[in-house]
Parts: sequence; C-alpha cells; structure tokens
Amino acid sequence: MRERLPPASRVARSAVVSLDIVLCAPRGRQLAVLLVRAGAGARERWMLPWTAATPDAPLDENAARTALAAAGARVPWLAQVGAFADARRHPGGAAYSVGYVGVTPRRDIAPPANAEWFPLADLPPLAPRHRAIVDAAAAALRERMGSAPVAFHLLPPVFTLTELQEVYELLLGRRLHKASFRRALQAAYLVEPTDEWRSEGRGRPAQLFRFAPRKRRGSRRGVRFDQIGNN
Amino acid sequence: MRERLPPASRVARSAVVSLDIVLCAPRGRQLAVLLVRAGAGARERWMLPWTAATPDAPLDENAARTALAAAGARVPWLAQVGAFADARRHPGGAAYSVGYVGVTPRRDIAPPANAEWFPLADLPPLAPRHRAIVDAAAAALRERMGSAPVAFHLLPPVFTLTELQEVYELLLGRRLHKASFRRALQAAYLVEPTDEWRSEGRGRPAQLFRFAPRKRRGSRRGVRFDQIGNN
DNA sequence: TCAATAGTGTCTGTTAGACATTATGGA
DNA sequence: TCCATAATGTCTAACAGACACTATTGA
Repeated sequence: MRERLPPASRVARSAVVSLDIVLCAPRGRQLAVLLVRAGAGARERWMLPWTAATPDAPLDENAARTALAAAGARVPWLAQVGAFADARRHPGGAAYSVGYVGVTPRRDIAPPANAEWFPLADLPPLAPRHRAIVDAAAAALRERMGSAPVAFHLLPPVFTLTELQEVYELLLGRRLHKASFRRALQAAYLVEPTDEWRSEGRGRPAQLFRFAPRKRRGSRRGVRFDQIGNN
Repeated sequence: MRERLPPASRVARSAVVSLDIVLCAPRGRQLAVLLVRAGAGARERWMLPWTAATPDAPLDENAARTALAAAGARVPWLAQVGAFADARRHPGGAAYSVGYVGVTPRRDIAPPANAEWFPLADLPPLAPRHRAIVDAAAAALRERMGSAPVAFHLLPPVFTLTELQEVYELLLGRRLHKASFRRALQAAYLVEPTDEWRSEGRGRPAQLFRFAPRKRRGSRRGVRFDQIGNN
C-alpha cells in the first residue's frame, strides 16, 4: 500500500525541478504543516517534503506520490500553487520548484519518524524558497476554499456542524456566526444528516452529518468589489 | 525602449523550462489572445509567445521580458497561472512550462508582423500544452478579477462606466445589471469622475472616469457557499 | 439544579435586482 | 419631433448578522 521513494536527502542536488508539498491538517484552532528533518543535532534544519520531478510524468501525479511518501497516507486533496525560481535558495538546490498544497484530516496521519507537524503560524526557519512556497500555499488554500469543498477533506467522513464551522473559521481566519453559517450551509445543499449523534463532554449531543453535495440552481448574485484595491 | 530577444523559433528545442504568455485584450464583446506564427504556407501553425527561462532570474521578470518582446509594449498586468508538464507536447519541446496570463488595453498594442490577435473562444489549433495553458489562464483571469483591479488594465486611463461594465461582463462571462453595477462601484470607491464627457453616436454623452482606489472600511460579510460542490 | 453545548425562530439593516423616470444629445 | 443612451430614484426579495429562546446532556 505504501510507495517507496528515495528519501529527499538522497536526491541529487543538481535536480532541475523539484516538487514541494505544503501538507496541512487541523490542529486545534490552528492549521498544522508537515515538515521533515534535514540535518541533526545542533545543525538540525526543517524543510518541506519534496522530490525531484520525474520528467514526462504529469506534475499532479508526481506531487501525489511525493505527498504519499511524506505523509504515509493518501492525501485527499492536493492542488498546485505555482512555480518558483528567483535565486538558488532551495534546500536541494533545485533551480525551479513547483509548490503544491494539500489537506488531510489529522487523524489519518501519523507522521514518519523524521517528520513532524508544526503550527502554520509558527514554523521553524526554512530555506527562503520554502518559506515563499508556504506563504503562497496558505493564500491559495484560502482562495480556493470558496470554489472547492476543501473544508470537507480536513474532516473525517462524518462530523458535527460545529466541527465543520471550526474548519471554515480556520481556513478563513475569522469567526463566523453560527446561525448564519448553518442557514448558508442548508441553502447550499452540501451536507445531509445521519441518524447518529455524538456527545462530547457536557451539553447536548450534536448530530453527525456527511458531505453530500446536490445540484443547485445557480444563484450568483451581483458583483462584489470587496477585495479590489491593491496591486 | 523595446528589448531584443531571440525569436522563439530559434531557441534550442532542448530548453528545459519555458515561459508561455497568454496575453489578453478586449476586442468588441470578446477577449482576444495574442498568438505568433510558427511555420508558413500550408504548414502554418500558431502558438503562444514563449521563451526559454533564464536560470537564476526571477520567473516574473523572465515573463515580463517575454511579454514585452511578444507584444512590443509593456504589459500592465501579468500573473503566473502555474506549471505544466504531462507529456512532451510543447511546441519548443520544453519538458516544463510556466504559464502566465497578462492583460493590456487593445489600443496600446500593434502586434509585430508575425503575431496576431484571435478571439479567445475561437483559437486556431494549438499544441496540447498551449491549449491547456490558455484554458488555465482564462480560468485564472476570472478568478483573480475579484481580488485585483484587472479590469482597469484592459481600459485606457479614462473610460466611461459603460465601457468598464462591458469589461467586467467580458471577464465574468455574464451580463450585469447597470444600476447595481454602478452602486457597487460607488460603494467601493474605485473610480473618480473627471470633468470630461464623451459622445458616441446618438444618445446622451457619458461622463469619463479614472481609476482612483481609496482605502475602504472592510465589509467582508458572511460565507458564500455559492461555488462549492465540484471538486 | 446548574452549566454547557446544540439547534431554531425572529427581527433588522443591507443590498442585489427590477422597474421607472429624468436628462441630454443626435438624427 | 423622435430615438437612443446616460444616469438616478424607488420598491422588493433575499440574506447576513444579532439576539433570544428551547432542547438535551453531564456534573
């Protein structure tokens, strides 16, 4: 089930194009990113999981393999962030790098021995290019959240609406109104209730839902100029 | 003012990474894309303007140079679309390609002899990778339209509100309501009126406006699940 | 019983979309 | 004068956000 790939540290430093994965998972009220150890003891460094690209293979396949090898499990959602070059500041010396961002429910992932989850907001020092890829990945994640059901890939198959809301708050970086969130969710026909309930600590148990999108009559109202103004 | 670059056809076929530009301009009610001729007579082909990437130079600089050389004028807005690989289907045989999308007001651009504008919806046959880059560029343009004032780079410095609305309709691919469009525009403090008016044919002359964004109090209401549902 | 969380009903301010009306020029 | 386009005012339905309330569990 688990693919074998050469560890990143043994890939030739002359690799022309690298694939670098920013793998995210929820961790309490923060997003966590998976990093792998490069160096040990006083010279300990961290870097994004990466491999040299295999020519002639689709980039997405290459990236999926890299993510699988790094995480030890299939990554349910993976998207390209972009290409990076500027200076030679990749830990493996790659002239070009293609960044990918992925998400996974945390429970699926017990990281390999040389890997560890770090809070996105508090990463250890990274090579400049990896730092740029992480920043671009976080931005891409927030952007694409509205056009793809990314949030559901951060959750197990069944979840409470509070859990779903917490993931949205995580990705959006702001608190949401409970009643409004549920109304919008209902109007979008994205989830359906199961007949299970889960009790956590005190309080009334929460009903469990599953992701079950249905065809929708397009609404698409208006033009929002909200974010226009920079650049 | 105009940079000299080797024409794409003379770049070695072994180039590892290419930069490929999808340059867009308004053309009536459609978007036009700039293509360059590759081959002649019965063997005539068209391709996106591209060059081999210069190692160690920032990709954005590389792309700006490529666009400048292809269009013969500075391109006011240029953004990366992503990296492409799959099979060896680049016209120059590049193993990897980084796509860029740019926009320019049409009047600025008199294309060089071997280049021509084509309607985006009706392009001649392209190499598979170029076709993929064009499609991704069109999607990226629509996506980023909401977060950057792309529309204004498709217009001359002063314009009528009807012209601005037509550009938005072009980019969004749907008609907008005139009164709503103007209200949203006013609320966004993006344009300011000049004291010029322009009369075109019959009807009342239109006031000319210029792009002049001002600081805005963030509104950012609610969560829209509008586009969620496809992966 | 109290504390804590889930879930729902109602009200209000905002706004997209539609319609109507006025304004101003050319034919 | 009639027609075409610009620009604006008003009404309505939809909806985000807030508040309050009920429901259901554990302590």
